[in-house]
Amino acid sequence: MSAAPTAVVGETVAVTEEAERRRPGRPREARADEAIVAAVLDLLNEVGFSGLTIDAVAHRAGVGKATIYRRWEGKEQLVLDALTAGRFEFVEPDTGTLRGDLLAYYLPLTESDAQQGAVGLMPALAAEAAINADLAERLRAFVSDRRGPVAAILERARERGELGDDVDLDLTIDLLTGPIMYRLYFSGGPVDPGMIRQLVDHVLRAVGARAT
Amino acid sequence: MSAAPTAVVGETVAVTEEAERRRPGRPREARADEAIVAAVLDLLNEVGFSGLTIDAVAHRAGVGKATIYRRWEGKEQLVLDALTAGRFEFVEPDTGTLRGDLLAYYLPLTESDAQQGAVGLMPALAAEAAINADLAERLRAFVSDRRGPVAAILERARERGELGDDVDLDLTIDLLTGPIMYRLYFSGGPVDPGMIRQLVDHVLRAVGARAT
Amino acid sequence: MSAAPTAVVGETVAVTEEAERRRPGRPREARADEAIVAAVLDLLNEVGFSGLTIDAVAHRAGVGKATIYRRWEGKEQLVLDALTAGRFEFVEPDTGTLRGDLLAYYLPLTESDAQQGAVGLMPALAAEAAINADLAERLRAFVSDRRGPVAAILERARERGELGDDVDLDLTIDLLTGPIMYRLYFSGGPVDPGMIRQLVDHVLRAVGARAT
Amino acid sequence: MSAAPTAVVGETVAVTEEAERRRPGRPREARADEAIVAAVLDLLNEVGFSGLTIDAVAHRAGVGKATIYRRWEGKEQLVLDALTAGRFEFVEPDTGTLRGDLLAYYLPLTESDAQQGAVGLMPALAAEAAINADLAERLRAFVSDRRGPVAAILERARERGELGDDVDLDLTIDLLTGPIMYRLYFSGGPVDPGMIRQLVDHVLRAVGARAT
DNA sequence: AGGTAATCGAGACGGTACGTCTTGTCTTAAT
DNA sequence: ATTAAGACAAGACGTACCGTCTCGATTACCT
Repeated sequence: MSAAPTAVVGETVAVTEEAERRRPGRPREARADEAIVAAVLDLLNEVGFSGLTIDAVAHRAGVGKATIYRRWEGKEQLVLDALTAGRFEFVEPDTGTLRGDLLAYYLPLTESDAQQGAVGLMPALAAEAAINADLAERLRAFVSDRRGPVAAILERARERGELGDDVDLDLTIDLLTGPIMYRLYFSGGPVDPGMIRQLVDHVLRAVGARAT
Repeated sequence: MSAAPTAVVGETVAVTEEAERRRPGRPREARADEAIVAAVLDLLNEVGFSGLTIDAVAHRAGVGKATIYRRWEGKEQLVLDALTAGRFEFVEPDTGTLRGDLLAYYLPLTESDAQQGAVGLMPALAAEAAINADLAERLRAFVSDRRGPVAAILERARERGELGDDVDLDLTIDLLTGPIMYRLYFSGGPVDPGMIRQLVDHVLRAVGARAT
Repeated sequence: MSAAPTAVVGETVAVTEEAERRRPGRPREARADEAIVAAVLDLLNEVGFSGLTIDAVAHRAGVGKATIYRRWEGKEQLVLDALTAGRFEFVEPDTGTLRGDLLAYYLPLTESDAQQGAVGLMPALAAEAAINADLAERLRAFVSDRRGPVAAILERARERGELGDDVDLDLTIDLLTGPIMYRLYFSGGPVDPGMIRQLVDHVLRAVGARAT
Repeated sequence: MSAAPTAVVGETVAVTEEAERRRPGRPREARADEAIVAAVLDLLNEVGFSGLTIDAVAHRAGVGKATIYRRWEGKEQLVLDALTAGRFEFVEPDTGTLRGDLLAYYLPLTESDAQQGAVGLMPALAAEAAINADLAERLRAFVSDRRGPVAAILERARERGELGDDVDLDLTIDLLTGPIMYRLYFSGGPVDPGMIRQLVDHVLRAVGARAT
């Protein structure tokens, strides 16, 4: 997924091979994007998603409101792009065993810091995605992005022979990620190291993983 | 969880044994509750959660805004109660086998009608719950309510000997429900009969279920 | 002309004889009118007509913007009403002679204070009146209001026999007022005691006034 | 008054005799002036003065906004110049008598076409002039321009002996023009042939004109 | 029967964010 | 240096909702 701002109406993606003919007029200020995204991330920490206003973002970024609306369609798109742009790099653990990798990947989620921001954010984005097809697609892409590391872990395991060729990797990811999100966002159930370990062990048994 | 309106501040739940001493003054109009809840459900279908306004509900229900605020604390509580009040009864299937029961319970979720309303609603409620402790608790209760039938299914299976005593029922429910919600709300992955069947089979293997 | 706020849509003037049935709902706050009008007059002095914003009026009056828009249609109507409501009482001089009365009435206009506010205001209102029939009528009424004292002066003169019955009073007023406004607003010509005296003498001669 | 665009700051009017040293760089497009002025006159008819925006003028004229701002200081100056540039030539009637000349000059004003544009325009300019000294001067010049024909009429009358040497020509013009403008812009009183005739006769008597 | 008191529908209230608009300046590449 | 195009910061616009408050009228219980 690209970190580039949402293309707005008429911004034809005519970036065809050849020339990519410069559009006439003053080009968009590249630094404005950065300033806006930085302001969004700042404000998300300070007032949360629902307390974030476009006026505040504009002021904090030293930017006119129109500059924001020229680049994004609304708060949700903006936040999603800010998150995408500012994403911390995911570690792709490599401990040598499938179980070790999965634990290394999921255990950090039990720290409250990690849960903090996401809990308020993801549901808000999902809610908006329900009535905004474009955002829905962007949200899917964002989520899909985060599936990458787990997919890599599983593929390495398959190469090592820990997983059979018949195992549905997508479903396996959902078996791991689904219960965690469900607890975080909806049921409020605990997401602690014990739960993660139990979860991983269940899933390993479900997919018939065999230690090498 | 009670379908009764949220008790508002100071409205002590002093409905203690004795007499339930009638409060002085004109009693609350019972029909207003129904009219309001009906209006909410109507409007949710028409404009969705985020498009729903208290003004519109009041007007549609032929009721003053104050009457709504006297009974509920805000949009989310109101919607949650409306959903609770208007909930269709869940069937608790009893096919004789754990696998049969689970499929009978989850397969209906693959019909688009069932997914329709929830997709926009649950994330919106979860988003609000993130900044409203009271609503969070109500949401948990609402969600927990829906876990009931599955819990009953699992307990019957345990009594039949299909499930060992050591199986964590809560985690089992999350293993089933989590991936479905995750796909519906976040990843946009398919939730169809094939996926449900695969999911149930995986979970049965994970918890070491044995057919009787 | 009434100092009452402009009637807005649907505010049927059904103040028929009988009962003047109270409209349902919370009545409009009478003090808000006063506070808003006072704020407008304050701000007109401080920033002038074109510098006046509805936000500033609302803030100064301690009132929401909607409260202003509920009562007036826009800046011009509001200012016109504020002027009307806050009008200082015109003296109706009575010196015993037509010439004395006219000088007593018009000479104060040469003081710069008197010219201050009007110069920016009247043309702005006239400009808006050109594209707003409702405002045009209100402006005419406002202007007509100010013709009153001169009309009274002329009528007294006629009773005394200083003016013939055939004199067109309206045109006479215009002969006096027109040149003054023309200089103030358009030509920038001087409006000083000498000019006023010359003007009055010319007009007296034009209408064939004879001292008694 | 010149129809040339307002000289902008620093753009010294050094177009002295001698050489008019060509300035470096691309010369200003002469046709732009015409296109802009034409666009302004078009738009004034379509949306009126207050509805006219610089963006619209630029787009209609096929010109960049900067090109307008390089030549004029703002909306009012631009409009004033557009009017000046497009002014129809005033006839300077010469009927042989003062009364005949004045009627010939003023009677055309009673046609609604003549009143159309000016009614919305002049007050708007006057309003702006109240807070813009430069525009005020330009407005005075514009108005003064229109006084020219009347001044010429009066001077010819004086040469013929119809007017005494002691008559204040400026005040006489104001006595004629003032009441007309006052009615057009503020009081909304009638400006028809009867009114004009009455006005002229009154003024002639006021200044003691004698037929030759 | 009269008094007391909380309710009712209606809608105005102060606040605040929205997304649009206009202004006058600035920045491109091209002329 | 000027051009057309259009992005820029600033900030007012008028609308929409929020949750509260204020009306007169209503509806019950309690003297």
